[in-house]
Amino acid sequence: MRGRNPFDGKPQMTLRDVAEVAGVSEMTVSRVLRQRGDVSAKTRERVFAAARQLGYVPNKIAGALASNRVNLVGVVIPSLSNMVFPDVLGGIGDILDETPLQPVIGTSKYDPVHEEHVIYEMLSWRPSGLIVAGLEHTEAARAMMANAGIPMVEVMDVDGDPVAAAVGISHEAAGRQMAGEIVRRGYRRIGYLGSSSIADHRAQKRLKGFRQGLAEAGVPLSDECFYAGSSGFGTGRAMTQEILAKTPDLDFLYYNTDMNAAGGLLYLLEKGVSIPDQIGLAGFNCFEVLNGLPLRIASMDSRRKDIGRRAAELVAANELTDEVVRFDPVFLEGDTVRRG
Amino acid sequence: MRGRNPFDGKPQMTLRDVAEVAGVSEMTVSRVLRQRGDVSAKTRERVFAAARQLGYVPNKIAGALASNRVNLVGVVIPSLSNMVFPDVLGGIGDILDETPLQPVIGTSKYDPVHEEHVIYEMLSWRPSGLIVAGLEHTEAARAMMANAGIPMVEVMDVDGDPVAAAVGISHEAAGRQMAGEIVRRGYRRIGYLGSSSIADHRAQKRLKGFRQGLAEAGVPLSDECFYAGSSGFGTGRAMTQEILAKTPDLDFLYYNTDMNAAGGLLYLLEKGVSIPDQIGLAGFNCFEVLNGLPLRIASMDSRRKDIGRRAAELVAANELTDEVVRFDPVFLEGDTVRRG
DNA sequence: ATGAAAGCGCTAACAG
DNA sequence: CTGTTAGCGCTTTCAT
Repeated sequence: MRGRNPFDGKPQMTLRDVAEVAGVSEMTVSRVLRQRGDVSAKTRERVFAAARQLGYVPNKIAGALASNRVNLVGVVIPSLSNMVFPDVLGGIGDILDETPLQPVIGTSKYDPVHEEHVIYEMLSWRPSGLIVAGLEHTEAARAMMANAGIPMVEVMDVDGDPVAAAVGISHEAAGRQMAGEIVRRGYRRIGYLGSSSIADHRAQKRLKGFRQGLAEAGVPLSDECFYAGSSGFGTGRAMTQEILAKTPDLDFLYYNTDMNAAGGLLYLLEKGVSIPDQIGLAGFNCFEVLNGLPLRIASMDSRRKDIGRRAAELVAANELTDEVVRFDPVFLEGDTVRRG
Repeated sequence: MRGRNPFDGKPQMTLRDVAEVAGVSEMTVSRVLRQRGDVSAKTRERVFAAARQLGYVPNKIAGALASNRVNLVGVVIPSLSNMVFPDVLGGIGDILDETPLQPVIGTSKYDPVHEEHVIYEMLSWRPSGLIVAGLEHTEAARAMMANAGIPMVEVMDVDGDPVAAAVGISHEAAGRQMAGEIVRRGYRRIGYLGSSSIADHRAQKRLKGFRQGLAEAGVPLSDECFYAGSSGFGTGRAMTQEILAKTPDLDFLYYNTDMNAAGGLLYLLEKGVSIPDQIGLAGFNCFEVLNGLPLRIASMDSRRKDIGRRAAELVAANELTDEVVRFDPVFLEGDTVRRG
């Protein structure tokens, strides 16, 4: 006899078993369990009773193969430890909860080749849709995405060339806008603190836009400081100390993310620096957990939840679209910049 | 003709298509693509070329049905926005990355009934194993878990009655140990600040153990403060203000999590309270992101990564075990308690 | 080293 | 309202 489960334990229960106990055909059991087609109340009851009694759990693999329908939506993000991604997932979940669709999460670890494998694995389960963070993928990944024949949405970024649909913000525009807000408030000796990883495409685009914005205003970017590793209070603190040691006369620090900005804020407050007069600060993302710092950090809402929701809606609509939905990031003044 | 995908677009590509292009049997293609059995180098090359040329992606649904093997491991956690769970997932991923197994994440939203549905959904895909956070589940969920016939591991908690295997810490012991550390350092007017949710079983168990530990030392718990909603700096700040308004002479505050403790710490520092002399603080979890606060919060490492790794190892071993692995939480003194 | 036949558990389609 | 038949795309088994 063939092995039925990894341990060759009891063979798995089938519709047939339920059908026998209930005294009906497999087809009738199938109809009852899926609430499809008309079944008399009496038979329905008997079937339910039999299924419950046996502890029957349907085999979705067989069902999916027969019906060619899989109620899964693949979601590929770089990581779960950076809070931005769970926020997007939250938005996706909000929408999919109203449908029979279920998200299945995969992580790329910021590695395009690994991402390609994850996408391949997901597609091999024939999901009903795929949502992938970012616009930068390997050629092979793009080819798979283009040919999958399912709704395909790239999220969080619209600066680039989507394979099909995209939902996100323009990070270049976000950087440019932030430059404008800072210059308008009279800051002129401006430093940028961010990730050295070229794999962090969105942060790189913000920096690019930020530089453009400053250039347009005729203000140079006075200094930069980069870190390898992960963002956090410690990282923000260390970078802040470093950049001010190098260039003590900076009057503004623009961080790639609120987490680092928070570390910088705490450091500067300890040093007795007057914020926002002596030095102004801004971050990115508008992390809610940080409400409760001594000062609210000036930041820009990256619309993560909205993006997740809209992407899920596109997938749930179940149409092959190449629509590009662009959200506008929202500047939050907070307490760490001079009043505008 | 039957619909082949949700849009009745191009029919899905099959092994047969690759076989035709390569001029061999389906069986040979299958063997090449799975690297199973002996195939001549020449045919292998031709098959690979054909598969690449066609952009063939195997159908895991059909493969799983035929082979009765599914390389997925279900992981059910309450939420992704609380950082403790991504940490466990990280540990799981570390181990599964060395195997053909892939984690599939589901969230219960702290709702046992929802959790039951998620477990049911997962089991219906016939995964190779299941990892579920916590020991508290509905009767139906426990029954499903007991009968699934696959490696089953409950994680993060060992205070209770596991369905099968369990990997975690004793939160009661953690609470008791913390009580000991606090009393030993001379604090006597102690307050607890935590979640009002009875669904947060692990925090409740820590509180229970904390009370026991204090009682054993003959010290009463002087006051408590509970919040609904999510933890964060704002929540910690508000609770701290509230409990000290009620009971101003407290000399120690024990928080359910570091996130809240951090909010409390910042609030007290602003008020000019002398820490750890006038008031001591402790949290739980040892969140790394918080390194970089003005003071390191006394805390207890909940061994999240170790737990994830060990749980994944049990699943990867592919044996039906009911082993209970108990990790010891580790007290971290930090800067917010008097030196021991 | 390769192929042919059978069937995994379920559902679509049709028959009654 | 219920049952029968065929077959989803792949892998197992057995044959050559």
